[in-house]
Amino acid sequence: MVSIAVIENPWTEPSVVGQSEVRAARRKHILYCAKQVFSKKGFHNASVSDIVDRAGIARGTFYLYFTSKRDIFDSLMEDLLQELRQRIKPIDIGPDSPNPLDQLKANVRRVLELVIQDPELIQIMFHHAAGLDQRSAETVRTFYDRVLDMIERSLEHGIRLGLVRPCQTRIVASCILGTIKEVADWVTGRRRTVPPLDVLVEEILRFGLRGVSTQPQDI
Amino acid sequence: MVSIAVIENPWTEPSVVGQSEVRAARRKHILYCAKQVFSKKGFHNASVSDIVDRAGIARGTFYLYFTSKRDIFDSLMEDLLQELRQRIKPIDIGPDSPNPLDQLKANVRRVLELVIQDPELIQIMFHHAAGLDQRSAETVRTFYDRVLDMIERSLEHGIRLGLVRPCQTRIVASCILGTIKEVADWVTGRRRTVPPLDVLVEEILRFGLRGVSTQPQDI
Amino acid sequence: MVSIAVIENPWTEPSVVGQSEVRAARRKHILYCAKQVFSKKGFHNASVSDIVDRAGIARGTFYLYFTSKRDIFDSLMEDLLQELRQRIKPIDIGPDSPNPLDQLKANVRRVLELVIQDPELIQIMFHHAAGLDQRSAETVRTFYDRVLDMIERSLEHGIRLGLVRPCQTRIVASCILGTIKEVADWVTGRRRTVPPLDVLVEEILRFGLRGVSTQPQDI
Amino acid sequence: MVSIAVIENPWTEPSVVGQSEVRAARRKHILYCAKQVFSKKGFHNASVSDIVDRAGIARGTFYLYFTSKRDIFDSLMEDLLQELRQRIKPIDIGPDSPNPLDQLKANVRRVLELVIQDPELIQIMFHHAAGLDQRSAETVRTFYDRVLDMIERSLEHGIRLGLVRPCQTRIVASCILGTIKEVADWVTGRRRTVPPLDVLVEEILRFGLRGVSTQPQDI
DNA sequence: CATGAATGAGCGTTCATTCAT
DNA sequence: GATGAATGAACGCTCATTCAT
Repeated sequence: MVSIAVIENPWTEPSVVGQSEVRAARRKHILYCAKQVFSKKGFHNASVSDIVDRAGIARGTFYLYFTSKRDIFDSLMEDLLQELRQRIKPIDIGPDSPNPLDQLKANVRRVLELVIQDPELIQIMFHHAAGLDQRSAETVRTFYDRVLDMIERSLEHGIRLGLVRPCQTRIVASCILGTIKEVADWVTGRRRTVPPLDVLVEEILRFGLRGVSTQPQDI
Repeated sequence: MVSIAVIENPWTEPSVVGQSEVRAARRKHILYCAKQVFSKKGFHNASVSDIVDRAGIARGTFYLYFTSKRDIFDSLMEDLLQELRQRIKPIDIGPDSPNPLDQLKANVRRVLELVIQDPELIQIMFHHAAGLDQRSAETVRTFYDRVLDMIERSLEHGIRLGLVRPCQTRIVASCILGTIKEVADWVTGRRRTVPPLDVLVEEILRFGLRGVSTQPQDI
Repeated sequence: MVSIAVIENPWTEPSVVGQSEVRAARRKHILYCAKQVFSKKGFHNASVSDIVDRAGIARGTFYLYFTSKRDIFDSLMEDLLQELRQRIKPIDIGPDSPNPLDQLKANVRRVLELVIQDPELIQIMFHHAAGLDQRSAETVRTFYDRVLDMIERSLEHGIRLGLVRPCQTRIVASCILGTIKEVADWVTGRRRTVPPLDVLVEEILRFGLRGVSTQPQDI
Repeated sequence: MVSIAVIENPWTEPSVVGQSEVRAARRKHILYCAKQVFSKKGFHNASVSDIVDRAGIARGTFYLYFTSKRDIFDSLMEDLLQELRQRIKPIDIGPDSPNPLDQLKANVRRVLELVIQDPELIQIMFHHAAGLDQRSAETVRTFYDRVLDMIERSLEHGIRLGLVRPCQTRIVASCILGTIKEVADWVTGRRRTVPPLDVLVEEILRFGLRGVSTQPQDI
């Protein structure tokens, strides 16, 4: 945003701000605009014109920052996946670690925070990235597969500890992932006012934990 | 007019019927091929050429059966939604009705049967229809909203009967819908061998029912 | 129209009417329908479907009577030109011939009678045939050139007799042809009620004759 | 935003103006080429490829200057009608005005000058515009109707002054319009050498004036 | 670096014509 | 002869990308 301020005020500290910072700022600005365009129209119905018009740049300038329309889409997705990966931390089960349930809750909360904060990106991932082409679908699928792996390993660990009822862990992992995805989609896609974050997290966790716990009545 | 009179003569009807049967069969064949093409490439990356090449017909022939590329896509989606609507029956709670749980199970089973039977169509709905354009997205969303309404009403009823724990019914309904969608996507999207239908139904139901039940340990 | 009756009543005198008569009648019927279609839409905007739909025949049947869409258009035009040629008789100036002015008047009258009787064909010739392609344009042009030749020869004859003022005969011949064409176009193209045939003939002749006569005040 | 500010800066205006001049020139060039193509082939037989090939530009470039094939045709026609309207000035009959006959002559001369100068455009109007579709036909007809109105009013005025013989003014106006149109068509359509402009104007006027004058022998 | 006019491959669609029944 | 489903060449138009300025 500093960069955007710079762009809007060319006379502000021109010597202080380096070239590459201006460049990075402009790149961010284009990404920001592209996100809105892709979110609204999808990849195919969005044109490079839509993006450059919204960004207030020339068509050629676009290609100084991104090699193709596909490139900017991939950048957007990669940023999102990166952010999601950071927010989903493996449950640490060492003796000195925080309560695993609290860690789980924090994961769900961090994910939903991003969902609420950047709904356009979530919409793009849910509705456009999977259907773009086989490579994009593969990228998304790989991400989900890693999440599924994490969930599955947690389930297996819980089963070993007697905290989770025995089950087909891959299927149940899918169920758990599905609850979060669907709520995320519901939150970002409808125009109605959504419940507070706390409530969302609470309901999702209660539903999922009871679904897998050996002691569901305690939750 | 001589010819028309002959055509209107009843003794030509068998051949006319034969014609329309051929027509219907060819239409189905084109739909079948289009389903595979759309499933693999998505709407935008699939060309009419792809469809007619696969169907072994001329480009012009396509337009004898469908008014546009969009038309055949919509036909495919409408057929799927129609089929899904038929397979999802509202839970009947009259005194002489079958066990509600059995009805619920039958619904889930019928849906998953279709998922297994026609994975391409499911892929199209999940990955391509939602992102096609606003009209298509609206159609899909409306369908899900109706399903969500059904689930929510069932939850509310269960709460009144003391069978379902009090909860934010819309959120929990989303969770339930999400479990089924995610499992459906998982089943259709991976190349690995999927568990038998019974196991899928069993696991989904157990997870979801425990998630909402006041007596989860009994499930 | 006989043909239409025959077509609509196949049981009427089937043995009396020969095959070729039925064929000729059907051909005429198709020509009749095509005339209306071409007149309204022009050659390019009219489709073979438009013609066969209006004629109540199958698409393939059309090609049993005409080799192409272009063929039926040419037939229509040839019929019109034939008819026009018959109605435009060279002025006979033999000693026993009728008054040349009466012959001239009869020519104009016969042409305008056709114009009023078959306005669609006139519209096609004026607005569509000339612009169809170079061959069609050439056909029309050749027809007009012959008419111009006739007028020019009449003018030259009149000059020799001292009845027509000396002039550039080709240009004046164009002027005379132009008066008739424009009135014909005006008559067929507007939806207002047109003056009676007699008045049209009278005004055209008076205008043209005064334009060329050495004794214009007598006309 | 820097760039936009620069663009809005006055010192860049010269180059911007230069751009638009290049643009206008190229637009004119495409119009010029399209005129030749349409004149030779007509609207339907002319393809956008024909135009861009002749203009030496890429297919896409065409659409930077015109929204459609129809658009460029309409532009051509509108330019012609505009030019014709400017060349046909209403006869001014005020006390200090030039001789009405001279004004009339000047009108005919200006029109024929355009005819000789831009024969392709005239051919397009005569042979292609009228038959293109109902909208185009209406545009042309409206133009002619206005011309007919002008002629008719002049005739009525002449009758009141005793200079023009009483007549059916609409019919006679058509005759007059017809003389000019036919001569124009004859001049542009034949490959023979045409008479000098003066002769054309002279003959048309003499023919028409004698046709309507109360004193034809004086002309 | 920024610009935006120019490019041209590629697509959806139409419709005159054919031919098996 | 009559039918009409099938054909496929041809066309108008779009838009991601390039490159001279």
